[in-house]
Amino acid sequence: MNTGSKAHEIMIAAKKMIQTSGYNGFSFRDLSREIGIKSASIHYHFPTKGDLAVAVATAYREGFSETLLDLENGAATTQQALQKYAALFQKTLDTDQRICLCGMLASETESLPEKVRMETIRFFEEQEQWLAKMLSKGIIAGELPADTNVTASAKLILSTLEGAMIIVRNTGRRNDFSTVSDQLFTLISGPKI
Amino acid sequence: MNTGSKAHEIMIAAKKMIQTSGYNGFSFRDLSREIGIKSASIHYHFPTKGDLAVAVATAYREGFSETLLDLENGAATTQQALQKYAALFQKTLDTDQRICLCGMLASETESLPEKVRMETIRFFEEQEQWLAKMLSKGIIAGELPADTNVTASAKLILSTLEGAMIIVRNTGRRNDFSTVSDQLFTLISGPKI
DNA sequence: AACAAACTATCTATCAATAGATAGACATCA
DNA sequence: TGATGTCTATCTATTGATAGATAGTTTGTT
Repeated sequence: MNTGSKAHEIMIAAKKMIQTSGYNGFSFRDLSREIGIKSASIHYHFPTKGDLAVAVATAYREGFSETLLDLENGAATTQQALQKYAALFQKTLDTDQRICLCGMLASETESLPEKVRMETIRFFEEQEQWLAKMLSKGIIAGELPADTNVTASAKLILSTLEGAMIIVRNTGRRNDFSTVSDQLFTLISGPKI
Repeated sequence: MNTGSKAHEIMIAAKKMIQTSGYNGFSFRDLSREIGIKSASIHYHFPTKGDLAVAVATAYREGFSETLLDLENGAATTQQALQKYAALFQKTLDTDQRICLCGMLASETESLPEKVRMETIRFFEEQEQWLAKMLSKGIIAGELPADTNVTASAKLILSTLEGAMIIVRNTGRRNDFSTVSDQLFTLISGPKI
């Protein structure tokens, strides 16, 4: 898909709206006003709201995976990788008070078309897998305790970051995101020798 | 307020709907069908949707505080208290696939009337305070490391549990909630001596 | 005790606004 | 010409909310 195309422009705007107001909180008419075309034209590119959400969630998930590859390549240690990972979410928060797209959609899971939910599930799985990989590397490198429960810790990190975004956005306490993530990574890295 | 009253009945039904579908995901007409009165009658008791949400969130927050008092009195150790605390959220998940009311509302913070948001903020503050109190007790009792950052850990616990609920509900992986909370409490309690 | 007034709680009917979605017309471009 | 992408017009359905009618209950007065 050509990133200069109108469909792409629609998806960018939709991503922002979903991250800000959620699936039930945005409409095609909101989008049409933002972009400057009529809502019927949005239907041309994305026949239903669910189609749009699937496309946005898929693009988000795939884009995130690519970002994680880059991140992984640029991090010398697991701690660095985790810090950079958390920084992705922090950056989202600092951008128009957004939260993770899939976290936002997940909170509305009862309202989601099944295909959208499939995408969010997949997103979470991919995050956990990546985090587990980073943690395993950290164990092998001696950065983390040898008895670290990698699977549980990966799930813990993801839950924490998603939850922290929601709370921080609600309360406006901007420092709390890093307070929480730093504390978590300190605990995970184990006792200082 | 008489718990047998219609207003109370409305609030019980509204609580469930918000916990399941969120603020934007339920309507007065959904409620009216559930309860068996017309939506105009709900307006009689709660003039606006925001009024209803404020009342539900306030009742939830106050009820939660009372529950925490009982919980605290029945726990011999901080670990027990934390486990019981997590069990509250687990129980919510196990009930109609609900999540924490204030967590759900918080995810829709952009759509909330300000008074509702004030309630969720207050809820989170109260949770953090209670958790910090438990953690402090645990340090004094020698259950937790003396250098535990109480404030950060309290925020961490809350973020984790809220995030885990959202992810678990989305993915349907029922065991993950306790996987995450157990791992967190293990980390917080520090190294086995 | 009887009655009227006030209160409570429900209803019908309705409104304005919005939302997802559709069909066909139209203009541009390859 | 056919494909693409936008538009107008419209539809059904829903939503939060309002005004006034109605019925039952409670309170106050005689």
